[in-house]
Amino acid sequence: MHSIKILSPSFYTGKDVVKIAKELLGKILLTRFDGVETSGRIVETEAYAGELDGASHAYGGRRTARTEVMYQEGGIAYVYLCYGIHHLFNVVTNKKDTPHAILIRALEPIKGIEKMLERTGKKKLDYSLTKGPGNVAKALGISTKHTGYNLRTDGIYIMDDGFKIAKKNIHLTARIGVDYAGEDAKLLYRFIVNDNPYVSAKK
DNA sequence: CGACCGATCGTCT
DNA sequence: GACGATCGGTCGA
Repeated sequence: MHSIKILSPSFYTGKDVVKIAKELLGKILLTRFDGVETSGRIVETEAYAGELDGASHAYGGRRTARTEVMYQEGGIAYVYLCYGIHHLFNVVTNKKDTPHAILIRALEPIKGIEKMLERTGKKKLDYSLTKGPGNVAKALGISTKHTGYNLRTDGIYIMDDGFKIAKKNIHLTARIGVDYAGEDAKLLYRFIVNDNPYVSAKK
């Protein structure tokens, strides 16, 4: 038996975003809104390394109303709307004024599957429920109104239940959908759990 | 205020 | 594997 612990603030601030993205594999993302809990184990992440990363919304120190939250101290949520439809949930990391973030791209569902089916309008559980970042946010009830939420106190939590993923089962790839980033699109900043059916795309 | 574009998804082949 | 839907964020005028 292992106790379940909410990740401490130091988890998000003391290391490079790429290392944290890898460490988030196997952790549990949980939301509790109106007393209803839904959760899943993280099986796919992507690191976005701020000002120096051509794929990041904060590339070149870009600072807008939308990206402002990324410049805060790590350990909070950055949620933005993509393609006008999909709410994408990111974990802000590093110190204040270092706008690093990690996109959570896929989960293996754990708790509240019925509620997730209701939110997504799906009839039955299949691998599409929490495959891909848009689906993850929808299933957990996360939307842009949750941007800035503290990941320890506000209803969205990332937790460690002691589950470990063997190093040999972690695979690195280039990030998805960032061709606009030029050379930076080739960076191996995406982490996936090998052969997990919830992972959003091959290679 | 108008135009362009996107860290995607679901459907169809 | 390919493609169209869809609409807020962003930026230029």
